[in-house]
Amino acid sequence: MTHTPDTAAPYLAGLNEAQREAVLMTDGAVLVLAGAGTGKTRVLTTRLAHILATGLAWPSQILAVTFTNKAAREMQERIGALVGGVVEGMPWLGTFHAIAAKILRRHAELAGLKSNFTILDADDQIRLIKQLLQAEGVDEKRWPARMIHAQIDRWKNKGLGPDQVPGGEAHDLAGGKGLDIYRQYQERLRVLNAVDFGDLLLLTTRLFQDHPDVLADYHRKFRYVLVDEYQDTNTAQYLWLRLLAQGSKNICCVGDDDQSIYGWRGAEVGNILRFESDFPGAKIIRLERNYRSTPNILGAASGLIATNEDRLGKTLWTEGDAGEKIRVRGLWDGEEEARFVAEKIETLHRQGQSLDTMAILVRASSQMREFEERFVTTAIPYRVIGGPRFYERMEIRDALAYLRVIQSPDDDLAFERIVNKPKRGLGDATLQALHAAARLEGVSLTAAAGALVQTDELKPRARNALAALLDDFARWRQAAEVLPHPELTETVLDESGYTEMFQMDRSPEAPGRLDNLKELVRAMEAFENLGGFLEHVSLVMENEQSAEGEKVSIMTLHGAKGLEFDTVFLPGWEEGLFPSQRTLDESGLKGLEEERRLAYVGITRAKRRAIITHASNRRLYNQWQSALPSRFLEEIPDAHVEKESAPGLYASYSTHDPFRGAGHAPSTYSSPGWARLRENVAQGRYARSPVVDSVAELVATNDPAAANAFAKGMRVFHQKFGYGRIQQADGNKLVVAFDKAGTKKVISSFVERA
DNA sequence: ACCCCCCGAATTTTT
DNA sequence: TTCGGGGGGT
Repeated sequence: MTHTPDTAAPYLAGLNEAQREAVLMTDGAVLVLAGAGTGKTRVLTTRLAHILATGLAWPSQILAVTFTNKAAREMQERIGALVGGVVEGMPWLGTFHAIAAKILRRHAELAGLKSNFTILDADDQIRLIKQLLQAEGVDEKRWPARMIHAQIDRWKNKGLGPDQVPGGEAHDLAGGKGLDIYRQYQERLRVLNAVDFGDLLLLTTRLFQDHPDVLADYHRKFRYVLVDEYQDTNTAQYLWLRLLAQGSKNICCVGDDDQSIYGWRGAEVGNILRFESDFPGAKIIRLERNYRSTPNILGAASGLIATNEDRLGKTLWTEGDAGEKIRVRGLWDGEEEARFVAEKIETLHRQGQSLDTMAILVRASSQMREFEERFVTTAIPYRVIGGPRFYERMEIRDALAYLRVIQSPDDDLAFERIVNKPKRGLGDATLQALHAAARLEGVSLTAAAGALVQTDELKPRARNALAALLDDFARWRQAAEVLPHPELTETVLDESGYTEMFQMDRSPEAPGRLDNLKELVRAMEAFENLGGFLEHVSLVMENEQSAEGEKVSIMTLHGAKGLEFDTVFLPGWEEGLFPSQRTLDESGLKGLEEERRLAYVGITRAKRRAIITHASNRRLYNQWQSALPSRFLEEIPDAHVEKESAPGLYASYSTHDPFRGAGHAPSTYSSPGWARLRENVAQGRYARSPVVDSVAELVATNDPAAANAFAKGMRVFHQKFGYGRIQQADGNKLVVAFDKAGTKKVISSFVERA
């Protein structure tokens, strides 16, 4: 199979010209700018199939990197279908992290690790950092471990080790101790023979740099490099990739700058923009023909994204019937929004549309609950995609911790996690002693425990309990030699008393936890051995969902990337929620543009129908917040939109005042929602959001809600602090001198006029 | 060592 | 509203 590329090959059939070019241009660097729905995955898989079919490379000579596990799986399947049974599988197709882990295990010693190193998840990492913060006496209230963790993660995403962090950057973190914590954290990881996600990239990159011979091996090996979702690569991944691609220089990156939505995680759109300068002579191919959506949907999405300044610019086009316009609907509150969506779904379903073809795409997972509740009461089957993850559940992590200690006795974090779960009388004091002993001897907790039970350091009770636990572990390790790992797990959960703990537990969630443990054992059966399973867990962190029966999908916009649905519901298009206020505060215009790309991703998921909703009021915690329709709605060209909203609900910046006309109001104003609002206003319970405040001047000033605004000198009442007088008012931030409680800074939504 | 209650903070997005 | 952490009581 060494003949020249046959342009009549069956797998090329049906590709358009640009797609074909992207498939056939195998030599050198190629950047494929693939708009939404332009057949990106098809091009990628066909290109791989082509390389294999023409004998340009063996499966093992192709490095194919994806961003998610899902994408990797899908690509594997589609190549299998294209090339047939010839390809057993591509050993180097996977996520950045999975491939880096594989390489790192091969050369662990060169990176100062043992090849059975553990990959810590976020939870372990945060617990470790928390310990360091405590040891350093850092105030955990001011500098929560998660915050330090996030910063370390950001550094790692940029490819920065502790010694490379620019001086000023860490200055104010953790009271000046930020960098020190980072350094200690790395040391601890090394001692624990563990790495975190960032290390997988960082350490392999350093490995390549320090050992050119190793790098040369991989250069020889990888004749072709393919990268999916290139716009989502961060600096660390970019450096890693560039090193590897320098060998063959045959690198093909596929991406879409308009769909870059992971900037908050360190993704650098710049990587896509500077592709040409990194790989001189690079070819750029644009895929602009959209096969997914109707012209109306595409027009709406294109119009919206055109507002962004920072983009390469593409002109997507599609053929066929204009299709339905995008529908925009304003609702009273989140509850009504959920009811509206549920009704629409039922209608469509009655008309014969499968629930599988419908999806609700939300900005934040907290929005999901309202829909779930509604679907439960109306008996609409649904599935939540990317919700709380199976392997992150407490009971699963506990069970895994037992297995980890069996597998690697040095895994201190795992040991610590289960040493007193279930309760064995090994509390804080014992753990302190163990830590002290371990540190003194420079050994692991398990080893320290082994030594300590030989002495009288511990109280008899604790000593016996600890000795019993160590005996258990010794026995389980022996059992692990002969027992298949699912059975081993059952034995361990049983003998440790862990299962029993939940059997005795009368709380409502206990049965579910037991089910999850059973599911864990079942999931393990698909793996060769315990080690393989644990590796899977740490890299994949997700469990296959049984997809039986048709269901509506609920997921975040981020989770929806790469998917498509006939009908897409896009709820919560309100200022503050979408675009997210927090993103705006943190990242300004850059953040806004990323939010807009997220909106673009959302709309372009729809094949035939997109329905956007926004609510005027949302309950957040226990507070009612009013909200304006998202600015994104105004950015969608009118020609592609049909506004179904009731007047007043959509009239965002108009001077129309719903309250003034209440007496002779259109029917909407007599709905229960409006009545409730009037009630709330009358009671002074109506909290106003900062967004509303900022446009307050634009709106009629005789709005009763506006009369509720706060100003210096006003008397107010606060649930906790009682009565007081406003000393200072700055937007929604007030300084109030309370009669009893003294002067406090409060948020206006927590006080009412006295 | 364990339990319970009170308090405060929190809600993006995830390999 | 829910969660987790800390403090105090047993």
